[in-house]
Amino acid sequence: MDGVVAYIRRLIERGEIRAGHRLPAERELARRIGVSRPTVRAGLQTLVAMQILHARPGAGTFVADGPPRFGTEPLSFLAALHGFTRDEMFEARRALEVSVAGLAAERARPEQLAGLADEVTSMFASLQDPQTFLIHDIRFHRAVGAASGNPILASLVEMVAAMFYEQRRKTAGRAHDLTSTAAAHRKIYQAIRARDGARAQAAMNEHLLAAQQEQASEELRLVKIGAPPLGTQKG
Amino acid sequence: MDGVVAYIRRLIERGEIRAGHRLPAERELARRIGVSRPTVRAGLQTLVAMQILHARPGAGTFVADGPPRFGTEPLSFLAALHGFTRDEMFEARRALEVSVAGLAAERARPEQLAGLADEVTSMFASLQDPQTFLIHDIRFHRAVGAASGNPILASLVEMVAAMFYEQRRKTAGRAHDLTSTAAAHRKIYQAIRARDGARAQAAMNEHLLAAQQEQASEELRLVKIGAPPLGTQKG
DNA sequence: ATCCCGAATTGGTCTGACCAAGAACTTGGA
DNA sequence: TCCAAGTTCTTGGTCAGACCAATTCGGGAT
Repeated sequence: MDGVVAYIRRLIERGEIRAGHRLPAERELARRIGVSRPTVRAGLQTLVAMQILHARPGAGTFVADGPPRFGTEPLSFLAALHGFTRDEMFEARRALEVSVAGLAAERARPEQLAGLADEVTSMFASLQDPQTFLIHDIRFHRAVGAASGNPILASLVEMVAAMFYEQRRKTAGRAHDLTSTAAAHRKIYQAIRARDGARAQAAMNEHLLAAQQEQASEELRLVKIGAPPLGTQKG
Repeated sequence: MDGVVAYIRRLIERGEIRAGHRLPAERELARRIGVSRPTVRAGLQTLVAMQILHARPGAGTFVADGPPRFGTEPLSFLAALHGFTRDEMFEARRALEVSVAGLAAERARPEQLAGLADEVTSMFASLQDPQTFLIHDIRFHRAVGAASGNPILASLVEMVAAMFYEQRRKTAGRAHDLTSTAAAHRKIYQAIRARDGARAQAAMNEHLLAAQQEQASEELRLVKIGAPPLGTQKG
């Protein structure tokens, strides 16, 4: 089965298969590699789990295209397993995204700036809808990651953001003060647009600290009215 | 198949299965969930690919124990796919590990400090053996990640370090100046031991910058003598 | 009590088959 | 001639049953 993964990897490394391309059918791969189809499927499955490949029934199996991104599930599974704390999540985000914001300020291309602006606008437009707001919130952070110009960092941000989103989606109730959150994002955007790395870093740091504190008080309030916090405490 | 993943996830989230535990046999799971064994295997395979589970033939399938860690392959696969640059790798490491070093300085426990010291010692002891040196180099950085006390950051460092190791292992020839590299690590260790977060960050930053520059010149030399650089250039 | 061997359990692989979703080709009508 | 609808083929997803190799564990011999 490892042979299957190695075979696919060779195809990719040799450039015979590039991003977006379709790879041979499972039956064909089985014939070429000299193993059975279940074994081929096992190998492909691990690659699909990593989101290196994605399979479409009836169409074929394709190499992931677009910006590089990992599977988002691994982190959220680890979160379920080890019970990542809310504070740990924010700390990780700060460690990562503050630097990323600085890089984004240096390198963001015009269309990426426009994308950031769009997300900020959408946030202001969905102040009354916490779920929609959350989606644009996450997308803004992913966009900052992409604007950093570093695909590795973009992938890491993507990963952490996805985990965060999954955790948050359950508890994002009628949050208050979405206005100030939106304003914080605009501040980050403006700093990036102004090519001011230091200010972008500071704004990102402040935003994440504020969000952390806000969620802490929100959780406290939920506890007061009897609702148990959802899976963010240490096991 | 997604149902299988969801089922396992519920087991974990409910605490019925904890880290290190063995989960029911595939045939038993198939019976409980109401699908066939191949389907169960497909689900487990995705979890194994994420290194959430690991299977031992004849023994059973177990939930990963020890410190949380992701699959290391995804990143290296992405590296093969998108051709991450050496500079991008170092930039990502700087963004991540500088902050991590600062946290480690604040929180490293005594046994973690001892572990760091051991790795530094091993590095000095293997100045004549680049491959062994590299192993301890990576282990030092992973140890710093663990010492940060944040499992998420530790996992991210683990991931990036693994990718870096895989890339480096192929080209780590008769590197020069391993002495100064070892010294740089000792400097980081000493700063962490002294609980000086700012100094730890600075030392880590300097080390990564120096290593980046050294590898750049090393690659240049390899090109001069006719050896092509190995898979670190943009595709 | 200790050691060794065999039976039972378990993950890994194989064969062969069927189903549903796309894709591609054919065919009919305009 | 051109387009649209329907059929056929390909492809991934699932299922069934079987065998193998590694591991575990219990029973029997020493």
